Amino acid sequence: MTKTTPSIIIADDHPLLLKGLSDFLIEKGFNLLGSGKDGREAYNLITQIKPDIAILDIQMPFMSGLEIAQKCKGLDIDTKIVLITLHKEKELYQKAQELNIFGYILKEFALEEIENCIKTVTEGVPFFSDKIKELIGVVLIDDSDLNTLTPSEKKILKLIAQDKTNKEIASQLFISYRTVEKHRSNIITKLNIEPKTNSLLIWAKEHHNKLL
Amino acid sequence: MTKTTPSIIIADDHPLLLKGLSDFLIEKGFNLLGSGKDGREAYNLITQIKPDIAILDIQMPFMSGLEIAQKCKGLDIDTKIVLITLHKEKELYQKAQELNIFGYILKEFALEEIENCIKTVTEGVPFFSDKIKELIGVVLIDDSDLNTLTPSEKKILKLIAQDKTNKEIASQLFISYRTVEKHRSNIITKLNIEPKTNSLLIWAKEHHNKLL
DNA sequence: TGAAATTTACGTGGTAACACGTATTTCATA
DNA sequence: TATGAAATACGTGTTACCACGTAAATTTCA
Repeated sequence: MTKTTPSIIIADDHPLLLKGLSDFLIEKGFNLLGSGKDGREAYNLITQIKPDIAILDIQMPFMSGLEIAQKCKGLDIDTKIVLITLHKEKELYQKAQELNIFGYILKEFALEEIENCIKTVTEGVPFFSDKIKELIGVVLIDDSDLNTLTPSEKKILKLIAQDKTNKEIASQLFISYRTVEKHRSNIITKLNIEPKTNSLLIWAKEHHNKLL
Repeated sequence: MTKTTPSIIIADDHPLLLKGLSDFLIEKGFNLLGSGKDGREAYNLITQIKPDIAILDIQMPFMSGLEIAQKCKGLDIDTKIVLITLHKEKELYQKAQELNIFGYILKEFALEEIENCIKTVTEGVPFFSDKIKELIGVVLIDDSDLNTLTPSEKKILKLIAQDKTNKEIASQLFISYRTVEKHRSNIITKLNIEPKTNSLLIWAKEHHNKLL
């Protein structure tokens, strides 16, 4: 069932990277059928060629790797999608799981891992870089504090991250601004934030991505 | 004086990119003498081989492309340094000018321009991507407010973005915290920031990249 | 239903940030 | 050397944020 040389297409908007990846795959004897320089080209290649594997950059003009994965999910295409990215974002990892994406590799480690990834994915087994898993692990521990927060506290923390003042939050949630202050105080205690005036705002800004 | 095939070394911490660039230069018949995967390797290559041109990524482990340029400026090496980067930052452009850097290319356009750049630089003429110049122009308009700030005001703005309080800034700069408050107030006026309590901190955080 | 957690709210007091004004010193430069 | 810009510093008052405590209403769930 599994071919020894799976058909592959690739796409990346950085020509240098595209060339590097392309050359590498050809040297390694993979069956590279095409390459695109943006999301639209990538999508067309996938629908026309229907390759076994599509290796896509996440950030591309016209269509992101994630959007392509989303569109393909609706169609009856069983191309396995592998994403390459510069960014080590936890959110992307989670989204990737939902969109039946088969792999997720950091560009920094691509050369070492891409070959391994393709082999694994060809056998139908998802591949996620260990380096990414490490990062996820680290982040998860970091989130333990966050999960001690109650729903209301989280809601308020989000609003703080959106530059709202206590009074604005209060009127938005139809509660007293004193209540908001109390929540704030509790949040600070739970998160072990240093007791400086704007430390909570700073914290919220820095961890803004985890609050979505 | 100018060789027809200038000696070149390259360095980038992304193996895929390094491969792409390396393959490209070899295919085009350039005299590629070596490549490194971080700042330290790049620096050693430059001091040992003393190539005509060094093409360096800006962000690398151990030493950035800019730091390498800085070090080389002190030595009697006339290697011409060309930086490649993902980021379109105006400040880098300005710094590049100071450090007698000969070229500055965006990775997105590298393939189209790298050849042209090498030829130009070989003749001793600096090369900066037109695309970058366009961006600089755009950014400049955006920075007009920022440039109305005095040096001291900029310095303080940077420290604000680093979560410093007025008192911390004061003791760090050996001035009264009242002076810092005054600067703060002036900055807010100049930048037309809305008069809310933490608006300056928020502004500084959001424009943090332009303050480097 | 009853205990525990959560949400709601206030009192009191302290610090930081900001507005607006005034005033001195420093420094480049015309 | 004179003029203006910049940096320095203070006075005074307001608002926002934070700590710490108390306490009632509400929700959750065993």
